[in-house]
Amino acid sequence: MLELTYIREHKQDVIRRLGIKNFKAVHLVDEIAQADAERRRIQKSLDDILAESNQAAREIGILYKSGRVDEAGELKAKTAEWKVRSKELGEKLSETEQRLNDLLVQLPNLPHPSVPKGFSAEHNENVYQEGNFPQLYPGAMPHWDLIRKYDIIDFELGNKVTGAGFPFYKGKGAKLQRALIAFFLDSAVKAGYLEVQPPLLVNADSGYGTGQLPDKDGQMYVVTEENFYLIPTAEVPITNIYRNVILTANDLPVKNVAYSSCFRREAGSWGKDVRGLNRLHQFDKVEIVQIVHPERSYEALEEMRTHVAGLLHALELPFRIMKLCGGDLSFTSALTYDFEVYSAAQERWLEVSSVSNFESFQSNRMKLRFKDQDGKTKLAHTLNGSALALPRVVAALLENNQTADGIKVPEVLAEYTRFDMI
RNA sequence: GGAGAGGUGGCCGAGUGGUCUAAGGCGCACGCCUGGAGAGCGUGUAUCCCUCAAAAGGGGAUCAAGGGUUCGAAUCCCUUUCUCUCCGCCA
Repeated sequence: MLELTYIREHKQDVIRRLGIKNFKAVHLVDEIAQADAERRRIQKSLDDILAESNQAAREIGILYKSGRVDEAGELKAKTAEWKVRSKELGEKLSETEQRLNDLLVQLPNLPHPSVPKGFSAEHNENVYQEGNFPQLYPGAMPHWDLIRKYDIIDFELGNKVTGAGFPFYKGKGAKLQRALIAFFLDSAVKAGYLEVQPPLLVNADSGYGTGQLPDKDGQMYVVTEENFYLIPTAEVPITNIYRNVILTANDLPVKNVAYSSCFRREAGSWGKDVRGLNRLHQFDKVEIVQIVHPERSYEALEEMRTHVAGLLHALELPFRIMKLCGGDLSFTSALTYDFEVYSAAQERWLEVSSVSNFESFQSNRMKLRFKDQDGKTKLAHTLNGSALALPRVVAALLENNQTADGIKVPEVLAEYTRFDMI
């Protein structure tokens, strides 16, 4: 969430910049300002009363010790009123705090000044593109047919055992998955990331920390018995490692990489464009996370962008990088690059990675801070990106590399798969 | 899952209702001392909120978390949670 002091001092700026995200903030910002003022007013009264009663309690103690019981009794009688009053104020305070917080979490992050205006994906800005669209041989087919032909991914089996969107990977299909994961992890470790294996289920606090809750509640699978959430991305457990943590300036930058399965309900988004591997309820992803000094977060964003581009380049896939426009930018992000690979048989661009700078939006909610050189405690900036999500990369690899004699495995992967044709 | 013992500052650890404004130690920072280092000596060493133009100062909150008893709670009571030991189950 946004920092309250920033909203307090830059109301107009907040409203204007959220306008770029097509978010009408006028009313909300006003309500926040009111709740904030009220909260401070109540706290002042409460603190004053508590100061008085603390003073009286100390005096009573001294009176008892010196045997002046009558005087102590008189003073005690006086405290009764303060007690009632402070209880009232305490309740009002937490109520107002709760209201203020409920309002604050409704405000999206401010977009970076370079974010283009726009309402949807068509207004995203293509900032980089490489590779040629492959010329497919006459019998070429989309990946949902290829996986059947070579019997490497089985959706029917997934339907039987679980349901739609939970496929089985078999034989070379399973090995291809393993190879991609290993390649992605190794690349990140080479780039200085610490490899971490996170839990796949998290508690509600973690969901709030990274912003999945409350706004994307319906997108996560819930284990109701324990009130756990299945992670939609490794970003959630990894970033939450640092919830309520104060790092030192020397700890920065923190660079973590994690492979995990990801679980998404994708409620309401099922349709014709999501056949095969294009959209799944369970999929695999390698995620990179950085926690950096606020002054260096855009540098880190570019570094991550270069890293992800390097992976796609190594896989020899044609891809482009889109800078998201205001309307397409997520609730929590200040600046996002989407990576899209070209899937030749579908003749479509498929999003395989999203690299974002959240600035202090996540860290404010999570209380992720660091002690700077000047001795002050400040909010760190957080960033993350997929490096990469597997299913659509697999879809593109299968479609783009198909030949009459089978599917070619890119050279970098063959080291891991130990086969070069499917 | 059952039984028991616990959770105190960056760490160890004292503290069973009133200067706890949390002893003492370790660590860390700075200063003195030293040719230099160490030892020694001294000083400092959390977070959040309010007040203040700012700084200083002042006030409030925090001893796992939440609630309660009391004029007053680290200390007493309740709930939750986590850790450890033993038993059970188990990849």
